[in-house]
Amino acid sequence: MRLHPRAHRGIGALSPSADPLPPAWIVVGREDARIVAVRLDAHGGQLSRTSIPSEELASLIADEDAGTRWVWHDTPAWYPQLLAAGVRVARVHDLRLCHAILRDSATVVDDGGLRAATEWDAAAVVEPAPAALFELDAGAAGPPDDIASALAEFARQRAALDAADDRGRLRLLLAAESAGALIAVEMRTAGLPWDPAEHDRLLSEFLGTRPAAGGMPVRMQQLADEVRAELGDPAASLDSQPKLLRALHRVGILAESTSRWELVRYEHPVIEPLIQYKRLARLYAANGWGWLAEWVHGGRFRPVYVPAGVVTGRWASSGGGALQIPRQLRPAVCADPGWALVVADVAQLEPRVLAAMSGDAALARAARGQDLYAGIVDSGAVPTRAEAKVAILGAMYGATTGDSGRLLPALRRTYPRAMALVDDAARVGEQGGVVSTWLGRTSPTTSAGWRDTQAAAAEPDASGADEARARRRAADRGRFTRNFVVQGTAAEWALVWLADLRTRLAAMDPVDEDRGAPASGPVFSTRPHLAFFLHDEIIVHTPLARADEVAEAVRDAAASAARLLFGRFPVDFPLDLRIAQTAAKD
DNA sequence: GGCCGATGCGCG
DNA sequence: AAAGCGCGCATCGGCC
Repeated sequence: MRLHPRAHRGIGALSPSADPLPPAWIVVGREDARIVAVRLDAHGGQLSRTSIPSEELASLIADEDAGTRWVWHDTPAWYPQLLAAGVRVARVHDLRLCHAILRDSATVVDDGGLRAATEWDAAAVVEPAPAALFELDAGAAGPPDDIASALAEFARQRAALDAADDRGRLRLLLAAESAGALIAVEMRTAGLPWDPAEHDRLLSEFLGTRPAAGGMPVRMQQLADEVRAELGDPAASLDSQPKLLRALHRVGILAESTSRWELVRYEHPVIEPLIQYKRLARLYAANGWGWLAEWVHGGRFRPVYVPAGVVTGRWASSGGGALQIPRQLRPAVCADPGWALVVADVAQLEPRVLAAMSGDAALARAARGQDLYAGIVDSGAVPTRAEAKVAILGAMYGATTGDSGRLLPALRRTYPRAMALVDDAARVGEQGGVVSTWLGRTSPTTSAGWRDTQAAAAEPDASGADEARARRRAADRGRFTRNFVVQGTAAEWALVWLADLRTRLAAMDPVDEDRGAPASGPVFSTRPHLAFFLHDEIIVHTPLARADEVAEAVRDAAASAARLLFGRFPVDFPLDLRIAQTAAKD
């Protein structure tokens, strides 16, 4: 694949201060059995129109300037085939994802008909699972893929953007969101390098030897026997919550649920082995040998990432529990021979984002350096690091009681601007309003049920129960909007970090074929590539020879993200970064 | 035999 | 009702 020298400009080209429009847009869509590509000028005027057979799209894109932004209806519907053909796409505008942002954004004052174009509210196209290939409804439909619909929707989106209060921020968000759509497909294609032998070894270590035929692993079986002995019931069911609860009651443990946090409060010899058993049973069921056989093939774990799958803009995943891999299994994430992993996460991303977006200089000062919580202790707001942590989490989540609630007044005195930002967001939510992130992603409006509840409580004949219920639901919504602005802005920071890094990685020199990692596919087998992303953490799989350069790029990208979002506001986003063979924390 | 809500727990 | 946000998945048990 050839890389254009201008590729390194990446999303920086869409930063508010840089040139406002990319050099060219090409909208692609289907027409009959062919693909039509329409080249637009900076004002949306049509410069040319090309009709090609489907199989020629890859070469059309490969031959085009890397600065071109491709506009298409839905990235998962187009991109996997291109990557399989060896073609990387530098920049896109994903109409489906951008539609959702613009549709909901409170900063868009005149939507130009965009909100009425409901066919664009569809879920993403998903490839059918192998087992479902022969079913009639295989795969979700997705938004319209014809060229006329794409052109019309793109025109609406440009008009909506032009009428937005803060075009620079929204434009950055749309660019980053679209880059995320590419990255999600790229990470699935390249896969997360996963060593099945190490996974098997870890399972045997934790669970005990795997029995030949069915049956429970040895260590699990021993714990189960121990628990049943303590319960005095050799046939006790440990996996059915109601049955287990009754068995516990019979030996005098009058817990109301079987969850760990409640069990630990009881003194009884059954508690320890039971909790241990539950831990192992969880690992066995969620990420045991069955998971390994189903999800790891050819040394790669390939989950489906769902960009913006969470209302706040965070990513979700579908299949394989990609975002819930237990830390215990991290050592199984293992670079190919001759390759390394660059593993990086941002320490305390959300409070740092809160400091920046609220312009709270005192909190930003506490955030200088590696440990924000230590900085808070140094400021004298609270005595210990543990208290700083629960206080900050409580502020962002809306705690009202307990240790966390008790510490909030001190936090309000020391960080009034940061606290005012989250308190305001909560108040708006309680009153039924919407809130927006730093770049303009806006929270959902109230549901009909929520409004009915509030209306019922306002009636003259409302009961005390009606009022209590309305207050509770208002408070619930307040905690949601309080957290939305912080979680959502943190997701934007991470997305910009990721997008910027992607561009830097693509600009690096590839290594020779014989040092490649073929399982990563034609585009990524000879160059560093993103392999994993989890809210505030990334893993890059890289040829050993590029590892230091990648680490540098990861840091530079974080600095870029901070600058693109918050300009010169002095807040640190320190990375915990390591170059290693495995993703295990040392 | 499939659907669905509740429960519990993994991740940030 | 884990005080305090956002998810996905496995399992169970009630239901049609």
